[in-house]
Amino acid sequence: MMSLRAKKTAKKKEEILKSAISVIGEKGYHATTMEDIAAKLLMTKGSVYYYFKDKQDLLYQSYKMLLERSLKNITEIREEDIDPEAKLLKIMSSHIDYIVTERSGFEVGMKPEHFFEGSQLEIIMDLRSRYAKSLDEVIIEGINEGYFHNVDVKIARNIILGAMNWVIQWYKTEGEKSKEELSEAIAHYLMKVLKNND
Amino acid sequence: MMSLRAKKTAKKKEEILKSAISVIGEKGYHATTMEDIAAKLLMTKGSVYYYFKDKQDLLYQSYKMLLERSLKNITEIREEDIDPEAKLLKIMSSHIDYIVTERSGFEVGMKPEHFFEGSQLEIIMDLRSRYAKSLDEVIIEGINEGYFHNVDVKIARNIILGAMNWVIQWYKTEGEKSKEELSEAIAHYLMKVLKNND
Amino acid sequence: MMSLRAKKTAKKKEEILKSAISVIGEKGYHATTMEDIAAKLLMTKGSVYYYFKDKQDLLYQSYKMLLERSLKNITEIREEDIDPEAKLLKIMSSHIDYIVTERSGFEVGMKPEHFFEGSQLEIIMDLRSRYAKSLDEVIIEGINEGYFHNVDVKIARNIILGAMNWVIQWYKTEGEKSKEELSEAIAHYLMKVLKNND
Amino acid sequence: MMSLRAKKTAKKKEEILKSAISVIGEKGYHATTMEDIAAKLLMTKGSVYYYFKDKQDLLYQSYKMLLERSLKNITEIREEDIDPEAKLLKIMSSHIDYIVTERSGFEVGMKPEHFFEGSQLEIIMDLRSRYAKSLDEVIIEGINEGYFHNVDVKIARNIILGAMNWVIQWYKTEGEKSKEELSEAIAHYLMKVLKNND
DNA sequence: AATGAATGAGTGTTCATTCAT
DNA sequence: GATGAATGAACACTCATTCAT
Repeated sequence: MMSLRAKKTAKKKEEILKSAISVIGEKGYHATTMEDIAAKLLMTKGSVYYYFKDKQDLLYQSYKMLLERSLKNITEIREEDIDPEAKLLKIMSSHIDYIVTERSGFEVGMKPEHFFEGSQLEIIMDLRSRYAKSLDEVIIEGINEGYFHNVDVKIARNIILGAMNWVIQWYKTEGEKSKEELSEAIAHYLMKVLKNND
Repeated sequence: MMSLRAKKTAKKKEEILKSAISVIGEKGYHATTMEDIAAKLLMTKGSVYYYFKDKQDLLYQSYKMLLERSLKNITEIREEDIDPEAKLLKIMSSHIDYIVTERSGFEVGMKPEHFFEGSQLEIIMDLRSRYAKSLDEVIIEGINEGYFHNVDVKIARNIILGAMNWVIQWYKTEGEKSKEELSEAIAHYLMKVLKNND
Repeated sequence: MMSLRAKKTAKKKEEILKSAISVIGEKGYHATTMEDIAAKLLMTKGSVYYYFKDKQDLLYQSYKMLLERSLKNITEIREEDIDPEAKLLKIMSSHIDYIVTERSGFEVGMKPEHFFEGSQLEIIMDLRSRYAKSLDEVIIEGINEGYFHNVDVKIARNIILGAMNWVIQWYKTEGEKSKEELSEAIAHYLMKVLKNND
Repeated sequence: MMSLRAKKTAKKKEEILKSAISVIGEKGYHATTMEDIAAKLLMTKGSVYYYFKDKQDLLYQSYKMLLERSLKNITEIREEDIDPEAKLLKIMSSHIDYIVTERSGFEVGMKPEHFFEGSQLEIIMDLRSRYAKSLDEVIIEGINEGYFHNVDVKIARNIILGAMNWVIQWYKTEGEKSKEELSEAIAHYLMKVLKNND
C-alpha cells in the first residue's frame, strides 16, 4: 500500500499535471514556460523539478493522464446498460464538455510525433488507438444492432473526432446555446453520419 | 504597372511566405526558427528580415495569404455553373486536398487571439468569417433549392470544417485510399449531415 | 525589517548597479554590452537578468542611484554648520572628486530624453532639478548673506555644473596637480563667477 | 585644379559629413545608423559607402571637419583688429551659437580615445590642442595687455569650454532668453573668471 | 520538499558591410 | 555613381535546467 508520504507526493504530482494540462492546452507547449505552470499553483519552478524530470516529461505525463482519463471515461460509458446510440451520445457529450470547459486544444494531439519519440510515442499512440478502437466498437455495435447504417467506421470515427475537437474553435461562452444544448445539437447532426442511408 | 524589380521582390516575398507556411504549418510557430524558414530557401535569416519586419509579421502575412487563397478558391467555385451540392463537394475536395498535400495544420487557426491583436486580428477574423459566410451561403442555397435539409447552418458548417481540418491527423500517405478517394468518401459522409432528414 | 536573503539580494543589486555605472560611464550606454557589466563582476549575463528586467532598466536604476547619491551628498553638506561659500566649495569638491575618481561621463546626463520616457523620465528630471535647486539655494543663501554678488542664479549654476562635468575631459591622472589641488583651483575660479562685481 | 567631377564628389562628401555631424551629434555615434545618415539626404546607405570607407571613417572625417571649422573660425576671429576681450567674446558667442543651433553634443569630444586610434587619434588630438592653444593665446594676450587677471590659463580655458559645451543641456528654445542674450550673459559671467582679482 | 540563485544554450533582431547590376 | 539585395557577426533577451541551502 501507499504510504502517507507517497500519497501526498502522488497528489501533488496530479495537481501539477492538471495545471500543466490547463496551461499547455491554453497557450501551447512551446509558449508555456515552467514558470507559468508553477505560478498557477503558487509554486516556484524549482519545485516542479522535484516531481518531474523535465518539461518534456511533464508534457508526456500530462498528455498520458488526459488520454487515460478519456479512456476510462469511454470505458465506463460502454459498461453502462444502454443502447449503442445512447452510449455514443454520452461519449460525445462528455468529450465536448471537457473541451469546452477546459478550453483545451492540445496541439500535441495534432502531431504527437513532434513531441514524443521512442517508447513514449508508442505508449501515447497506443492509448490513442485504444480510444479510437473503443469508439469504433461502439459504432460497430450500433451497426450490428441496427442502430447505425453500414458506414466506413474509420472515416466516420474521424469525422466525429474532428468535429468535436473543432468545437473549441467556435464555441463562445456567451453564445445563444448552453454547453448542453450545443453538445446535443452537434451529437444530433453527427448521428446523421451514421444513421441514415443514402 | 509593376517594375521588373518590384516583381522580383514580390516573387521572393511569396517564396518566403510559402516556405514559412510550410514550416510553421509543420512544426508550429514557436518551434519554428527564422533559420528554419530561411534555410529551406537556402537563404540566411538576415535576408528574411530584409523582406519582413519580424517573425510575427511573417506569421501574419503567411496566414493572411493562406486565408486569401482559400477565399479566392471558394469564390471561384461558387461562380461555377453547377448545383450547390456539386459546389460543396468541390469546396471540400480542394480544402482537404490542400491540407493533405501541405500537411499543414495551423495552430494559429485554433487560437488566432493568441497570435494576433489589433487590426491584424481584425483582418484575420474578417477573412475567416468571409470564408465561413461563403460556406454558409452555399449550404443555404442548397437548402433553398431543395438539395439539403433544413439544418442549423452554423453547426453544420463547423462540423464540416472540423472534420476536414482533422484529416491531417489521421491521413497516412501510404494508406489504402488515395487523396481523391478519401476526399470523396469524407465528402460523402459529410453530405449526410446536410441531406438526411431526422 | 529586511530578511537576510533580501539584504543579500539588495547588496547584489547594488553591486551590479555600481558595475553598470562604471562601465556605462566609461564606454557609453550603447557601446556597453550586458556581458561587459556581468563580466566585471565575474557573473554571466543571465544572472544580471535575474536582478534587472532589461538593459534599459539597468540604465535607469543606475542613473537614478547616481542622482540620489548626489542629492544625498548635497543635502548633507547643506546641513553642516558652515557658511554658504564653504558649502559650495565642499559641494564642488565632492562633485569633481566623484567624476575624476569614477572617470564617469554619463552621456545620459546630456540627453536624458533619449534614454528615458514616461514616468522614468519624470523621476529622473525631478531628481536633477532637485539637485539643481539645492545648488541654487546655496548660491542664493550666499547672495543673501553677502558672500556672493547678485548673479543670475540659473546661469551661474549651469556654468558651475558645466565646468565641473567637463573635468573628466581634461584631467589626467599623471598631471602635475593632485585631485585635491585641482578641485581647489577650479573651485577658486568658479567662485569668481559668483563673488566679484562687474 | 579640381575637375568638375572631383568638385561634385567633394561637394557630396561634404553634404554627407554635415548630415553625419548632425545626426551623430543628436543621437550619438552608436545609436546612429548608416541608414539614418543616408536617409536624411534621401540616399541609400549603399551610396554612402561610395564616398566613405566605413562608419568609423565617416565619424573621423566628420569630427575632423568640425574641429577644422572651429579652428578656422577661431583663427579668423583672432585676425580681426579688436582687443583680446572682444575676441574672446566673439569666440564664445560663435561657439555657443553653433552648439545651440545644431543641438550638437559630441560624445566623441568626451572620450576621443574610445573612437579613434593611431594616426587618426593623433590628428584629432592635434586639432583639439590647436584650438585649445588658440584660446589660451587669446587669454594670454588679454593678460599681457592688462585685460585679464593673471590666471591659470589651462584651468580658465577648461572652465570656459566646459561651461559652453554644457549649454546644450539646459538651453531651451522656448526659453525667456534669445540665443544672443544667452551667449552674452554666459560670456559676461565667464569673463569674470578671467577678469576679477581675488 | 522547497526555493532563490545562477547558468548557458538558443533565438529574434539589428546593422555595418559587400557586391552584382 | 547608385542601389537593391544579401550576409554574418554581434547583441539583447528568454528559459529550461541545475544546485546549494
